[in-house]
Amino acid sequence: MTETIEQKCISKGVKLTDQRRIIARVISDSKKKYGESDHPDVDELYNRVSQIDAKISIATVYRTVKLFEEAGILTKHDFKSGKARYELNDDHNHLIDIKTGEIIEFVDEEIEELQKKIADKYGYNLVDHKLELYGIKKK
Amino acid sequence: MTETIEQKCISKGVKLTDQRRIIARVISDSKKKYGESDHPDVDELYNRVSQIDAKISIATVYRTVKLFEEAGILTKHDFKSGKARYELNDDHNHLIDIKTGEIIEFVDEEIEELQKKIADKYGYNLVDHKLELYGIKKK
DNA sequence: TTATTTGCAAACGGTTTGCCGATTA
DNA sequence: TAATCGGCAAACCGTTTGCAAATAA
Repeated sequence: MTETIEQKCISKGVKLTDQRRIIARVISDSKKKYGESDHPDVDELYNRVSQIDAKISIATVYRTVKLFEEAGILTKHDFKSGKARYELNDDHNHLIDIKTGEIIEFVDEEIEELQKKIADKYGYNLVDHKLELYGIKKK
Repeated sequence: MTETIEQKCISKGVKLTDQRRIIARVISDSKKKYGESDHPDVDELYNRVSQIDAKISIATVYRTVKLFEEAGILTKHDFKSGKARYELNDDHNHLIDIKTGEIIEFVDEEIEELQKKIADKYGYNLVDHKLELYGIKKK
């Protein structure tokens, strides 16, 4: 397994508190408990965190995910739904079922390559990218 | 030139009012007046609309862009900036300069094809997609 | 000890909505 | 005329923030 969130915090100089450790654990456990394509929003994280320590406030959850995002630990997604959703920083794309909201993650080398090539063509170095496909399940 | 917004409204059964006509015109004129990569947010649209008719309220602008979006006339973008931005519905992608915020539009047949292929591979028909590249200008 | 963090509640900013008079088809 | 729309201001909702007490290093 790769570095834990706690290890990443230490190596990035992010101070650890009980609250942050709990939030980190909830995020790390998310995929195990809720399936591969779990992308909780802050409310949902707050619910899960509350079950471990009911005294943690939602403001702390907001502050923590922002902190983790800035430290490059989490990735924030907006999709088409109003609220921001978070997941561990990892380089993949999303295929979203517009009927059910189900999210499928995928990586495709060919697309990664093409993206770099396109940025290059316009005189840019690619530093980030976002690809979302919206689809309807075939019968 | 292709259909105007007004023509699209008529063919989609969207009732036309003075306010909507003005908003439509402002959007149509956007690229001409403000450059190829103009993606105004609602505030900015409201400013431009106000110069033509100061009595149009921002609520109407909100209602109208939403209406146009639902009619498939406009596309809403979120990028990384809090507020929603709009542009005429057209099938292209965005390359965003993370230093300056400049937006470059591009289309790439190869990427379009790949996207369809990927959706297909997971058993989906592609109905929409979003590709954003974030880059830094090369020296 | 000193800087940072947390919880609380209030503020914020973009967006939506209820009401009711005005306008469209 | 019937149905829809627009202006206003208030409500909404996700997110941020000021403050004072609590805590990490």
